[in-house]
Amino acid sequence: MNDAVVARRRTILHVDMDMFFVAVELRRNPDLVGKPVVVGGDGARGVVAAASYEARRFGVFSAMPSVRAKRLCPHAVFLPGDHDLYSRVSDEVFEVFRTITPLVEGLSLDEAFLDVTGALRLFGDGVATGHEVRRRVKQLTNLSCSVGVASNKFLAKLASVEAKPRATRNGVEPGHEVFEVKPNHELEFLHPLPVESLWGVGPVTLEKLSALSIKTVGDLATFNARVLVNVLGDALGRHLHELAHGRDDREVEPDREAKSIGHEETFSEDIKDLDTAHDQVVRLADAVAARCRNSGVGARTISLKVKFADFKLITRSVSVESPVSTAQAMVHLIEPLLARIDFTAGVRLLGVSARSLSEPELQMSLFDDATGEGAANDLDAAWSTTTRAIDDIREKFGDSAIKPVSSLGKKRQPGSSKWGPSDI
DNA sequence: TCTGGGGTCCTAACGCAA
DNA sequence: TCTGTTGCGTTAGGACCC
Repeated sequence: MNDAVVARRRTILHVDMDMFFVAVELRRNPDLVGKPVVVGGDGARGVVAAASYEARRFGVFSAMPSVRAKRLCPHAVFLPGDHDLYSRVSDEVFEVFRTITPLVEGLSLDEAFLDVTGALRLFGDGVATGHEVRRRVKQLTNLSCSVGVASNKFLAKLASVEAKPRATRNGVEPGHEVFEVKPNHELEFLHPLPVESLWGVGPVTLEKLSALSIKTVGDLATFNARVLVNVLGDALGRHLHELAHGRDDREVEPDREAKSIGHEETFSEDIKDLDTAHDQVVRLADAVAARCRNSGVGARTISLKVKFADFKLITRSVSVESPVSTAQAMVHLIEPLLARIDFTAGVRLLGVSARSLSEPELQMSLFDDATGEGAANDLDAAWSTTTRAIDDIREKFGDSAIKPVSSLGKKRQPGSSKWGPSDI
């Protein structure tokens, strides 16, 4: 018996909380129930993060500029958003998911995949399990969610869209609550859908597919795979072709670790000088570093993101050999990158992110983690301590710890050459 | 109309070293 | 010893997701 060829049929749920941010706000302020409520940035440059179904009836959707949302629905209640609260409630919800199965993979604060293949004997079939998830979430958190059921992640995700309530001009139409793409009926469900329903098809890819007269998932499935790879690139071309046939072998991964930690901010007025930018970078780096230390990781690569007044976006990054986890070290690494930026045309957004995360070799904080007091409150002091911190790193680990990698050279592992070990 | 903030993944160019 | 090939890491940018 060749067990490698026996494909295990899985039952995957995709659970999506209904208007999550808004629902959390309604839970703490029930007076708002039934009213148009919009959560998101309030300023001239803010956008909508979430809108209640009542607000959606007026054409308000997430990612829409708040200014426009206010024009469309002036009587809506606008709330600034409380990310810490949403994050805590999300933890509550995920705890409920884990009472169903340990195989829970979060996609964002408000949605997750659950591999319930092993839980079916307990709850019945996938649909029954989906209803049980909804019941427990409602009972334990007083929030509602929609559930997609299918044999793989991507179909489950599409199914949950079908399960969701919809906002129409006449009010909110309830959804299916739980919607299943039945085994052996995957292609019937999939092929009539517009191709932009597929994960990975955004505006740019849609444009390319349209040029090939590909409009539906069915069109994509019958299209020549090699041509698709030529047009879309290897990874995306193959991936979409597989999805169009309903194939998706990706496992539900419960313990995915973050690959990067970042903070960015759009300023209410464009920044036009290096000093101001530097102050903001210290503040952003302080936030990133605090989160890194809370997660017990350091970063080998620090990136600076700059969006100019004309929306042109650039990134600059630098890598070091020893992971860093302090604002001081991060700012020190960003400083030369910052010096390369031309601020005269105005900078709209700055971002700092930490990548190539691993256990830090050095835990050194000159700011108070407990209170969060740090660079933002005393930039001059922070800056002088930054320099001292770098000197400390140099003393403990040598110059190589803070040199850019490009000057370190790359070492190939012995024996990794195509021809085998180099000493043969 | 006027475009946030948090991420992931992919691609390509380039330099270095075996 | 020199040179071309190859693999890999870094850097930058782009597309996409919620």
